[in-house]
Amino acid sequence: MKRTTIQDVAQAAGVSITTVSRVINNNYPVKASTRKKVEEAVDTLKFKPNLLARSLIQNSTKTVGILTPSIENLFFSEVIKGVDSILKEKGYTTFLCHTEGEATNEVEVIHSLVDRRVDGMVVLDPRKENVVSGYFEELAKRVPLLLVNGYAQGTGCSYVLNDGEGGARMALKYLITEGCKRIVFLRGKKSHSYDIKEEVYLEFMKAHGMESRILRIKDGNDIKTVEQAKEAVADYIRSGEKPDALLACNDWMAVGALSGAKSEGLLVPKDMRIIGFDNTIISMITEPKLSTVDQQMTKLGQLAGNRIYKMMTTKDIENQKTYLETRLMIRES
Amino acid sequence: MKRTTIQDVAQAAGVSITTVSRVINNNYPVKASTRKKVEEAVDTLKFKPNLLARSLIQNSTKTVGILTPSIENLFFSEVIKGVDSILKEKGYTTFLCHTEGEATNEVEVIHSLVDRRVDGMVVLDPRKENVVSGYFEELAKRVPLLLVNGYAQGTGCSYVLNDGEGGARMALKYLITEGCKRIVFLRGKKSHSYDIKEEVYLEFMKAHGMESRILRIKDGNDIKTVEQAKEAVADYIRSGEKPDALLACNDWMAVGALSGAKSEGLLVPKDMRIIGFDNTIISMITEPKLSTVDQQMTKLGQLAGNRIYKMMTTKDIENQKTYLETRLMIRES
DNA sequence: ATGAAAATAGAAAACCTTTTCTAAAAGGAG
DNA sequence: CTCCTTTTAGAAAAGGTTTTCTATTTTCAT
Repeated sequence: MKRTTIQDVAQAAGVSITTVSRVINNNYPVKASTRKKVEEAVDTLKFKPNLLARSLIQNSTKTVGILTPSIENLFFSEVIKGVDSILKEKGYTTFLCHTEGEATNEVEVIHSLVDRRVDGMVVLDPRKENVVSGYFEELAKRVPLLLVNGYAQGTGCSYVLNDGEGGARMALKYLITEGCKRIVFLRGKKSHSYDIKEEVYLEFMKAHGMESRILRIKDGNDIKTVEQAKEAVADYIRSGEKPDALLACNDWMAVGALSGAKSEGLLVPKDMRIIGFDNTIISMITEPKLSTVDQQMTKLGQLAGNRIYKMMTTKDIENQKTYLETRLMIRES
Repeated sequence: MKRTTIQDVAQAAGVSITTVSRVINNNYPVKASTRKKVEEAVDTLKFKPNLLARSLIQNSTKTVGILTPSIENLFFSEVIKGVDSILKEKGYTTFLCHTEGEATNEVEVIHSLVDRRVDGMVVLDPRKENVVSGYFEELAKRVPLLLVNGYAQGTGCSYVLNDGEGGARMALKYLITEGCKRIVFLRGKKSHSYDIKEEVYLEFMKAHGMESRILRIKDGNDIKTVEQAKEAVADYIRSGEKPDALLACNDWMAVGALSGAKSEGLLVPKDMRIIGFDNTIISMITEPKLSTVDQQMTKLGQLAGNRIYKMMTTKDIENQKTYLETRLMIRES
């Protein structure tokens, strides 16, 4: 059971394969009568050109690889949809690959994509190891590569980034104007975005003459995060502390914090205010609904899509760094 | 800036390209000394074979396409991770594509994958239109294709399915033994799985001489679902009804139902019990935690991965249908 | 040392397209 | 009707591998 090739079509239409190719790609004048013959043959034989062969000779696959540490994270899925919508519009097919957050998986997947000759790659939340080792910087010389968030900032690569710094500052400023005095910061272990926010937090608290207190939990983006955040916050309150506000590095943590505060008898937002980060759906299904910093994931994705497109089409690999502003969403917490 | 080819390696090592190919693929005896020369050349030139060329001649890309209606649905992401882990283990690369739940996108994406000569495809929750039109059945004759859940049952294709029927029956039986008398069924508009569960529900209620009541909301897998479910349930209670139990078709709906019951002053589980479907993380972050029917998504995915692998390797396209049992998870609702 | 068998290497075909270059046909002006 | 220009079509090369088939070298028994 062999597939039908351009050869078969040429034979059926009684023309050369060159002519068939021209009809298919519509890139060269062909007499109307012959064009018709060819089109009929294509139809009856249901011919679909082999994109492998085409890509081989054109040296372009019209595909883009998108890497994400996790597909079950609502933050990433929004970004991905943004990238995807732009690239689809431009005639590219995207392939989504997930790395489970492992640096080794990341390079493995990238190799696989490079071997398959994708025209470009977008890496969400690149792993620190691969940034500091210079891996990305080296890679970016050979293939259009765009980093999004994460440790992107450290490299010589092009990247698109949320302004987490501004977001954190906004949230803290808001809490102050609401009269909060004892603001706790809740973060995961290792992520560039956490580091940045912590920096802002420390600086801010110092500037306002307030004592800073950081709670640190293991990384993750699921129920474990929620549980650990709950535990950490409950422990903290149980130890006799009386926080009146908490800034969490993402919405999952904020959910856990909410739960922990409740379990210790604190009312949110009356006794304690909570602000999360990301503005994922999660922040809308709790009670009270969570206030959070909107990171405009869709827009971030679209930005990334347009940027990688430009990099692929105009062989302009010039590093370009773009920031996307964040917005504070005040809900009920 | 040309890429290095097998030709370059052959030249550098002073051997033929045939020999280089043999060293790379390790599929033919090569003298130890020549092998070493070649390996050195490969290393210094950082040669990576062009998989397009290889695939073209071997007529196999070692890739599998996975289609999903949505990447932001925790149900699907679990299944996908299951498929992925199995196929990666077998040496395949998977490409994830999402269709936004549109039947037209589904065929478009499939065409793109077929043109790129994937070795197989796994379609999660196939669209009804493409099932009834016979599209999948036709497609399955030309390429290994496995359907998962959704309207799979209607086709002559191979599929893997959750036993939603059994799950619904289990949940209802449990509610009865708990003494519930007025059980409401909450579903979305169009999904085969909803239809099946409804059937079980109606039959079950009739068999127990109880009155059945179905609440129907718009489809979706996000905050909208939650809001609409909340609205629907609140309206229902406000209309004077006094349900003492509710079975929801997924966890999102259950979350909404919980919220709706609360807003009308009903206590869960004291006044009203709620059971959801899927056992996604969502069911664990509400208060009280949601009881739900575990659909074993990871296992379902692994099953699918193994199945498509077998279809690809042993050209056995024989239709095979597999069901995966569900389990009732009793938590706090 | 000889011959046959086994081990190793290479030349060329094949995979399916696109593209370049050349050739043939058609059209138009004198 | 001839010659030149324009339009249309085809032959062959190219893209980077794998694989088949043939040729050479090595090994070993005699």
